[in-house]
Amino acid sequence: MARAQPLSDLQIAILRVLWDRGEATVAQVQAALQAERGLAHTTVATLLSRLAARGVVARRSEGRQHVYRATVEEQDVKRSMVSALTERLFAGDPSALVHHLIDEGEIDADELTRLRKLLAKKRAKKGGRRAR
Amino acid sequence: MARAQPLSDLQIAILRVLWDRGEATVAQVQAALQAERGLAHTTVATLLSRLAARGVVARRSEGRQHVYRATVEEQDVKRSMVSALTERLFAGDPSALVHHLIDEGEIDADELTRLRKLLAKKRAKKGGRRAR
DNA sequence: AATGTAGTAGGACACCTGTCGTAGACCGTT
DNA sequence: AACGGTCTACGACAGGTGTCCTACTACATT
Repeated sequence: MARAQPLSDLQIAILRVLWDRGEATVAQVQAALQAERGLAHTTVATLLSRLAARGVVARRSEGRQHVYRATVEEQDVKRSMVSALTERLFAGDPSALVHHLIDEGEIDADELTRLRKLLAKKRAKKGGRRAR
Repeated sequence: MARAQPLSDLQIAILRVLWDRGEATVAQVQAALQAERGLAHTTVATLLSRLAARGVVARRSEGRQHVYRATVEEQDVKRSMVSALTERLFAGDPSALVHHLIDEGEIDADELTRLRKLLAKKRAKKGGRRAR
């Protein structure tokens, strides 16, 4: 599996389209991003090619056009990006990140309670698969 | 206050030194980063100059050398970087980020409980200052 | 005063990114 | 068969980064 090198904002936006649809042509990606970014068709094509060159996406030809598909999992990208951020800003301590969220008022008590239940449920079900 | 443009890893590392010490000369920053990155003195000087040009750090001359100081708050940088990440990867939903952390086993029940207490304490003390 | 040393300025360079424009290949229609 | 539209390939280019090197300057010491 291709390791997730740092991905830029735009690159993530493109991957998001691919993740959501499974596959997409240049035109489809361009259309999907039309709202937030008005990129020329060729721009999107270039981006996709470069991503393909890096192995982050794969493509297959269908008639005269290419159909792209992500080769990195959304989950993996999230994991690596979140941990990179945690590393840089919170000395690698995830709870410091949550602490920050709380400090900023981004997470409230209800939310936390809900998350705690979720955690309990997960634990009950799997019994902690990810032993570090 | 200078808005926090996206800062790279290295730039954060430099700011961290500045945040930790309040002020530092090029040589001090270089020494501080020596362990993780072996950068030439001039490299550090260049970085600091560019940062100063962008207004992220300020400097003052002391004899023949410059003493740098961050002009952006650590808290602000954290806030903006965390929210940028949340935006990109979690559709702007902070709790989805925490959810992710839990899923990945980065946060455990104890941690959550501790954080909840912290939240309660904060709420009791300030009564929710950051009303959106 | 002559030297050597520390420090900054500024220029260079390679690489990545975001953005296209142009050219060429392919088809489906007149 | 000639046209026009649709796509991709490529090349360009400006900005930002990470990395230094070379000059030049200002001191401190001898």
